[in-house]
Amino acid sequence: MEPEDFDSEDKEMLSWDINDMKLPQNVKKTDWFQEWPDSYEKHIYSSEDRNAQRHLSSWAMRNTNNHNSRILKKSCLGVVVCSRDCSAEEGRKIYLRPAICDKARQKQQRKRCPNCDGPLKLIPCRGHGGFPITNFGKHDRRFIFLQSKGEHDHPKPETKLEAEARRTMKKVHTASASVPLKLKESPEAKIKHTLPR
DNA sequence: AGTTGCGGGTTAA
DNA sequence: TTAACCCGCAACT
Repeated sequence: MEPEDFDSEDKEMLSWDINDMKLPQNVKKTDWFQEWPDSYEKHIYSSEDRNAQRHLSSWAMRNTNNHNSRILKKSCLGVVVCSRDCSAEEGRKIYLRPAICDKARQKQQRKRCPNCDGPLKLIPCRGHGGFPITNFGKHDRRFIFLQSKGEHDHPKPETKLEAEARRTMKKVHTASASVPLKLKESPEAKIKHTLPR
């Protein structure tokens, strides 16, 4: 029940900051990838970890320029909800994943709730002194250091995979509802269009 | 069409 | 100086 009594190496594992000149090198055990880092967590991953390499997160995080090529910084985009606060089966709420790209996000906000067709609303993240949570990542020799600052003050959005699945789902739906594939124009018809008059 | 990383640039505290 | 954010580019999926 008493998890204190760290030795000096353990202390080093916990006291580093992403901005330190030298980060711990004598890491005994790397963390398993955490997809929902929150509340000022710090993690040390193996450089082999694919998810860590890509600085992935299940929060919708966008790259932000901190003018430091050694440290990658990202900030949270929050979550997209139904403005009518509708409920799906079993009272489940709609928590869509904000599109990462600015243009795609603007387009997204004009779309409708997939459940009740009401307008959507983007809830911004304000968990870091009123500003979005920021994540910092640094690849250093054999390790990848990840530090998150702030506590998310909003529900979790769909994961990347869930959002992806939703998109392709819609595609299949609209495709099957549209004109039977490839009955548009024969090559001959195309030539007729382009005949000289 | 959307994600991710990069880096120049702006703005406000 | 620091941190948030805008913008376009390019690679990749």
